[in-house]
Amino acid sequence: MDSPDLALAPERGRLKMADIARMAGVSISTVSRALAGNPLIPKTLRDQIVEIAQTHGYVVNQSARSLRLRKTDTIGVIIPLAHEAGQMISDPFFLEMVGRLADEITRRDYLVLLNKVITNEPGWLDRIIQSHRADGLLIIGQSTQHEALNAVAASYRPMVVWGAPIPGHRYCLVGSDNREGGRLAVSHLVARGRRRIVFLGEIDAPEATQRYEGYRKGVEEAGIAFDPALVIPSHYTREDAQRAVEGLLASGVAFDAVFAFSDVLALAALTTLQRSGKRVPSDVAVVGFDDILLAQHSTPPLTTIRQDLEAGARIMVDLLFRRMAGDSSPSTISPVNLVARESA
Amino acid sequence: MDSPDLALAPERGRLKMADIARMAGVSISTVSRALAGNPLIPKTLRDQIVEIAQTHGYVVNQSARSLRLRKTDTIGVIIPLAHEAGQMISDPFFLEMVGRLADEITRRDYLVLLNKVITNEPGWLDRIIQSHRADGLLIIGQSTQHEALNAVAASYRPMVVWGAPIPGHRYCLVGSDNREGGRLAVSHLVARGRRRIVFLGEIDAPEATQRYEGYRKGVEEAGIAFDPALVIPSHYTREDAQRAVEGLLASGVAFDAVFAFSDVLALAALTTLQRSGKRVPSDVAVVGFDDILLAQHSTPPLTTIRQDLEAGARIMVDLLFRRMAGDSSPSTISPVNLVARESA
DNA sequence: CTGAAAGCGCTAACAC
DNA sequence: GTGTTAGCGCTTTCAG
Repeated sequence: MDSPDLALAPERGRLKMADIARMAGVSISTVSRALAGNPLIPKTLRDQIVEIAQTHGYVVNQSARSLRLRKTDTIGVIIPLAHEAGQMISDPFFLEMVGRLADEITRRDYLVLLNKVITNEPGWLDRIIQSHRADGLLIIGQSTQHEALNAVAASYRPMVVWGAPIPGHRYCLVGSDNREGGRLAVSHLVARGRRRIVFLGEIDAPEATQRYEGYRKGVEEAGIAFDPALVIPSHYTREDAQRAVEGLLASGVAFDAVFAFSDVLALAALTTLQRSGKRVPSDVAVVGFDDILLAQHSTPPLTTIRQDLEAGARIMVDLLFRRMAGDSSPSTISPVNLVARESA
Repeated sequence: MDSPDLALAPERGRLKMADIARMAGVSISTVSRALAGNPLIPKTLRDQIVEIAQTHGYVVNQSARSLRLRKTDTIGVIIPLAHEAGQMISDPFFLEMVGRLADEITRRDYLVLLNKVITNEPGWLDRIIQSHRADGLLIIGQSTQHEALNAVAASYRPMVVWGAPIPGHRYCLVGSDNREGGRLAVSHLVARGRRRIVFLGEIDAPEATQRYEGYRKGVEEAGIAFDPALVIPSHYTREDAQRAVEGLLASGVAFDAVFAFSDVLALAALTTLQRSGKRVPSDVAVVGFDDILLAQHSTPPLTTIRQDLEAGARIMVDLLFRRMAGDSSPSTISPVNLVARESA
């Protein structure tokens, strides 16, 4: 069973370091060091061992390595969903964000562990952290989980959250200036002569709240009386926004513009309005938020508040790696800008 | 150091099973069994132990568990890129596919390990397999890696590839009927009176080749003489397609329709044509492939060959889990259909 | 420079 | 029912 010499690989696929050691006629430690490029091992021997490993298709078992080293070379990307488990599929925003993050992470030779989480179950974050599957965590959107994040932030450092700053947040936060975005949108609409501006969206998550606050501020700055009838709640899906806009139209409330929480909602509003005979922008102007890829392709193209996701993703990953290295890192809010297209 | 009673958790975050065992006054194995829901342990004790673990935020260390169990509860989703590492960001097709797969996988309580791979380096697939980070592999697109996949398929079972069937493929393959898709597109264009139909795209990956073959077949069926000047190579990016179409326009070759390898390329062609004064579809009709979300939002909306990605993803994950369970599983080619919108 | 040995945290025979 | 024990495959002191 233990033929000492150059035994052939056993059944392909379950090689371990000991096998390579035997083939090379050295000890396991030497193989480990050689494969790690440790200069203690003379270059010739090192190359020899690497060569043997390669020709036999041997690769270090990562579970064992992770257990020993307490590190996984993996970053967890977490998408917290409050209820609707189906959102991810349909939500281009998440997808674009994930793509960007994945690129940044793989550029650093880390892997991406994608994790769609239902936040209803308390302890979800602890469970992820304690499972030790990832060396760091990127949370896309606070959702309603500010408290949970804060609770964990004190003792768990390598975590960066995409979202909006809430007073007293103790976790590292990266995001856009949502409030200013909301204000910008309204001010643009006002400059176009609109007075009856709808806010379309949920007001639960911090990002939403702040966009709404910006909306309120913009309305106020314009000297327009705030009308609560113009605040139309809608979940984050296309379908819900459509329902909401249909309800609005049916209600008979007069309006000449819509500022939506996101492009997804804005695009849903756009088509719903058009389908019921309204012209955009002449009857109703529409402004979105995010500037997803779709925004420039709608008819008419969507005027929107642009978040630079590429930069955002880069910053998130940057800060995360700094935290993983033990540094502290500042929360960062990036400016947004209005992209004027034809819908408003 | 070893206070036997209910010692408080040590520094939060590095609890192990032994700690819980001590707190519960039982042995490690009992904790392990209790946490696994093993009915050998009486329900009362089991609940007690689970309770203790929960209040202390203890969760089983997955590296250790994986090492012992030789399973990771993780599926690797691999995006092979031949050269252009930037493709992923911009490519809505990958993103939609990843989203769909992630939903299917998380529904089964597995995690998703995202892996963008540069296929130039030989041995990339072995390296992924041997690292034992995932219990199964989903490869999105064969790219030019048919040989590599075949080489591995004999000894590594839990792998499903999205792509197009190549004679002699020994790996489990899921995909669409690319050839019929190409034929359908051309036949639609011919029915609309087009005779000078461009094929826009690369012809390296099997999917591309087969769409091209369908194109050739459609042209032939229509009794149109094949004109090689109408085959316009383009990489998989928007930018490259734009360049290619500009080149085509500059060349003076006459054409009245474009069938593009993908919607991304078709949309790039659309805007490039419009920008240079051509009207779509009256001057040039355009047909794409995939039916990504963007397709229905362009101006005019894009006529395209629809692949049902949701179904495709479900099938892939289904087959993969069957293979992981030791069953064999058949390759599956799904039908495509033409979605007639306004661009052709 | 190289090897022996300890142990990362867990699960599952195998005793009792 | 429960505990003892032997690894899973690796890295890294610590000796030589």
